[in-house]
Amino acid sequence: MKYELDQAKELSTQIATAIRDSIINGQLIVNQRLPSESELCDQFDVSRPTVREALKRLAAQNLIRTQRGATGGAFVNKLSFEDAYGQQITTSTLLLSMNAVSFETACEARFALERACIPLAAQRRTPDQLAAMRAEIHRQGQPGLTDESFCASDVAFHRALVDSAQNPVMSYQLAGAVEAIEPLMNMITFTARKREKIVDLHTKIADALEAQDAEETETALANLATHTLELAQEVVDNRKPHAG
Amino acid sequence: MKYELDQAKELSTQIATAIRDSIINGQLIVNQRLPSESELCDQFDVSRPTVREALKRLAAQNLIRTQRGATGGAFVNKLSFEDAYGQQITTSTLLLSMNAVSFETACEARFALERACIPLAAQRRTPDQLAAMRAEIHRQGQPGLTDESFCASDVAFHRALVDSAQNPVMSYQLAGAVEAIEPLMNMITFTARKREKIVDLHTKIADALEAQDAEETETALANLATHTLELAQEVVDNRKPHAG
DNA sequence: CGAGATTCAATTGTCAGACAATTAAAATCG
DNA sequence: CGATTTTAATTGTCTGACAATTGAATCTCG
Repeated sequence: MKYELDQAKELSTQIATAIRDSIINGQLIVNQRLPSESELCDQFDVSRPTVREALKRLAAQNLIRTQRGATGGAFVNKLSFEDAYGQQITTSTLLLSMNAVSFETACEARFALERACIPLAAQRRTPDQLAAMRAEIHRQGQPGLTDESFCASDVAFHRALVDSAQNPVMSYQLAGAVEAIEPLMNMITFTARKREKIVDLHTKIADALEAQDAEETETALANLATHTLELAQEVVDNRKPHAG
Repeated sequence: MKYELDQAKELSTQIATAIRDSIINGQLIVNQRLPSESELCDQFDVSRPTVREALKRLAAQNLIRTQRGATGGAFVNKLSFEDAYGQQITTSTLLLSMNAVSFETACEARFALERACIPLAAQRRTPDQLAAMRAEIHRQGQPGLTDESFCASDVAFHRALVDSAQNPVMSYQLAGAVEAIEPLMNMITFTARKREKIVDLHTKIADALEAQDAEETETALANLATHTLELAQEVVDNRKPHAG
């Protein structure tokens, strides 16, 4: 294989880009072994640390995996849905926190996208997913649950809802939207009354989904969205009580 | 700052994880300068190449940027929406190609998620975005356009549609869904008649959006989804003509 | 005193060579 | 033939060095 490098950037960046392009355009296929580090040094005419920095960049994106030993080396990694979920969640979380995205904006996106799953979910939801949702609902009703655990359970509930559509691509795309909002939700204090209300709305969603009633499910989800925004509004109001 | 490292993995991985955690949990804030490589060597008790490999991992995820010179160093990067778009698209594209996701699955996810934008888009679409959509529609009607350019224009049209919702988080989440399908769409041959049909459907979407008629927009989008799946089915049928 | 030119120091980028750790295959021995 | 040992290939890490870059300090001269 022959490589043409760009210019004006760091060598390790150029090398990483060249290899990444080879993976994307199919010159390097899944599980294929890359040349050894020494061979890459010769091909690109750079030193081993430079090659290694390039490989680490690719490893950070789960594009390659490395293995030591006689038959070791760097191999093109098959990007699993699970890996992709993780990257998606990390990126989304950082994006929200670093850009000070408002709760309203994130919440609006999340519920809008989640609504997209409902027609498919109503058609395809399995007993397993319904059971998972019921379990989380039950958990959310337990007294003594910390706010953090309550939020985590909320995420799990919505994760099950999304997965009910039985479309892994959709689950992947929504992973970030569903999970990245958790840090923002954690700012809300969930009193017993508030939890009761949410559990009620969750139950309505699960019931409608079990009945395979898409329209009713969308309605219940919309109610939950409205309620969630109201809770967030309370937090904002309590933060600046001198607004009047 | 004190660091506690995990165990059993590569040092550069542990260091990258430790620094990433510091960024995520807010110990390191945007634009803050990390310790110099030498200082990191001392803190983690490793050599400079190891530290550098760790930093390259973080740079690959746009978590840090580096600058040479006297006041240079590594700085916590503010993850921009644009950077996040790019990562999202790359990951989605690789995920689809490496896992041999079917056109049906990807298409279903894309149109379902896109539908989620419609209510907001109908409310908020600006003249600029309508103009962008019209421009792409016009382009798609030009004779002599290659199939690739036609697909690229199709992506641009849908991008404008998504952006009409005026929610950057939603645009980010959908970037992957909209763009990653382009390679799959490129397998379709768009005859003049097929293009005509698509242009017609695009026009209906733009018209409905201009009229701020969410219901009509959803209908038009659903028709486009159906039509797109039919086109893909033709490709599949032509590939195995001996099926009967 | 001030402005421009120069020097300097800190930092990242790169290189060379070495050794340790790991691992599978090859060679050896009972 | 089977179990063990050796070996070779490869990645992981270290040391030390030098080049390139760049802002700041210093110096020079009007």
